[in-house]
Amino acid sequence: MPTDAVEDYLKAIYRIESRAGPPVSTSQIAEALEKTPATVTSMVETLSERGLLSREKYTGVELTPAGEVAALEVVRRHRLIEAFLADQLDYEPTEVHDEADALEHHVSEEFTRRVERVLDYPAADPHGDPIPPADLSTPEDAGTALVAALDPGERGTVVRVSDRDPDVLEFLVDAGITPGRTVEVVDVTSFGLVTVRTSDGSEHGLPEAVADRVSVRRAAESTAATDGQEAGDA
Amino acid sequence: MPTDAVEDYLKAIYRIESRAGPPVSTSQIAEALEKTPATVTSMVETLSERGLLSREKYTGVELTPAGEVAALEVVRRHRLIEAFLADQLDYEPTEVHDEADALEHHVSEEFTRRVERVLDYPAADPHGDPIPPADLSTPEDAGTALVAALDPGERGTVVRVSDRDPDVLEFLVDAGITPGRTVEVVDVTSFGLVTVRTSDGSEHGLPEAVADRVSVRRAAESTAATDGQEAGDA
DNA sequence: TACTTGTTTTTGACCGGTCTAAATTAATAG
DNA sequence: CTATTAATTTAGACCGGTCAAAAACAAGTA
Repeated sequence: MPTDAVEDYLKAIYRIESRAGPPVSTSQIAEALEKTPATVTSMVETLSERGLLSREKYTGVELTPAGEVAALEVVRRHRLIEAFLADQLDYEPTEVHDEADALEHHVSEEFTRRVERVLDYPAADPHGDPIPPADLSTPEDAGTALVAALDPGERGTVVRVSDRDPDVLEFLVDAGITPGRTVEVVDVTSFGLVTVRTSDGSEHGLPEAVADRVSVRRAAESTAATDGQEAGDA
Repeated sequence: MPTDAVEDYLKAIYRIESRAGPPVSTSQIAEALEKTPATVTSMVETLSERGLLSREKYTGVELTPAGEVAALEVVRRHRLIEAFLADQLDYEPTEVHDEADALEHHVSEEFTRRVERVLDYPAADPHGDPIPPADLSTPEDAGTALVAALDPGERGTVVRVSDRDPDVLEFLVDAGITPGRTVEVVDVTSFGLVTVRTSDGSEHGLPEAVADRVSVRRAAESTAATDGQEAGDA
């Protein structure tokens, strides 16, 4: 049985892989998990001995199929718990993440199935991230980072918003940048300021680090800004 | 922050204390937790250094006020989670224990309060054990072990039933020995067989070890066997 | 090519929790 | 009062996860 730490590493590597692709470097993992590089090296070593990662020294790691399955199980539990907390216990979407992080390692398969059932098999968590079904089939459409997906003047639909930093999340929610909403990139400066216009016409300046946490799907050419609910509302 | 292990020890000691009273011996703890006596000695050592236990070597330990508070917090979380699982996720009372054991160490105070709220401040978990309120006030009426409380011919109301061993629990449920029901002790043999009559008139032979897991409140003198729901139904 | 810089790995240490085996203590029977 | 027995504690070890410091490496630059 994987320990909490093992699951945390797997989840982090999965996340990084699905944004930036393999290989995933020691320092990326270290930063995501707030561990020292030395620690990560040693953990990554044991993970690859267990067949969860393939590793090339000084280069980085990549999840093996077995590792990806294990990671997806954690992701599934995490998101299901988030949806559950929001739905059954009236948590705000912004409060849900930390609780889920703690619980995700300790709920049984039975629990997971029951939660899924009372929630009637939700497709996404409160941040718009898709919930893998029990067979872990869908490889999930994570969208693309805002700046990469959209040139200035283009519009897109917000697919998800990172829930890592509660302050960032709250800021984005306040700005109306939430799953399902449409945003237009107005301008991208060389010094890392991204200006976006939301569907109500207001403009917001986002530091690059924040913009990177917003994933979008590019809208078809010159579509008028609609405010559809497409993802989200689990 | 107490670790999972620390909370487990505290909970076990609390349990033993409230049935058999202090001092609680190394071997009692070892048995309850399925650890070796050596392990228990070392843990008990660090717990008493932290002021959670008072300890006298070769004699046993007793919870300090601080230790009791910590133990009660765990007990509260455990029982609330049990009630929640049964109520919101349709778990059977017999299935609830293990899941709660895993979760009790990882739910936040916030979570606990919310659960309590949606359940409308339940008084007892599905086994009839009282749920300490947030201020941890009520010292809980645990009832008395069946054989100690009742001489042959006497009746009492089942207050609670240990949920430690699922098989035992299931047996008791099948026999109709559940919180709120009335039982009469028919006979106690010298070789550890306890015969009880339940409210429907049927008799059941219980090994002493099983009978010890049933706590009762003695009925007033020669009261007719009623089948009241008094505790339980969280 | 050789140096410098930043990243990664190695080394050696530590802590919490656990165990086995050996030593100690308490309780009891003779 | 002593010897036996059962429980407890000590001693020493190990594992998982972590870190700081030092060594090794990769990649770019002079």
